[in-house]
Amino acid sequence: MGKVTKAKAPRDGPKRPKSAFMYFSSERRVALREGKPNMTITECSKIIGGEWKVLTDEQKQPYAEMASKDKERYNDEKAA
DNA sequence: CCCCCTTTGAAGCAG
DNA sequence: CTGCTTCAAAGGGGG
Repeated sequence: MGKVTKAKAPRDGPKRPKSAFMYFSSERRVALREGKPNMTITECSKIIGGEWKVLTDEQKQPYAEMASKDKERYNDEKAA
């Protein structure tokens, strides 16, 4: 289950838009590091995922807006 | 210096 | 539209 043979596309060009979770992850990741400096990213992702589940739409709202802004940013990069 | 591990969301291709 | 696949962040750990 889960992991399948990823063929993996070549990493190049304008990076795809980050989702709301990516912004949330960055903030929580830093916050978790403050409390647990020995916490690895893989563990942080599990913790963050659990915290994301308890967020209300209102709390996700600012992250959703940032994701929308990145979508516009990406749309411009692609068009350029 | 690149890949893996991990999370969710979304891009984007395939049908 | 539906469904599957790949990348985005990111940092230790592995190679």
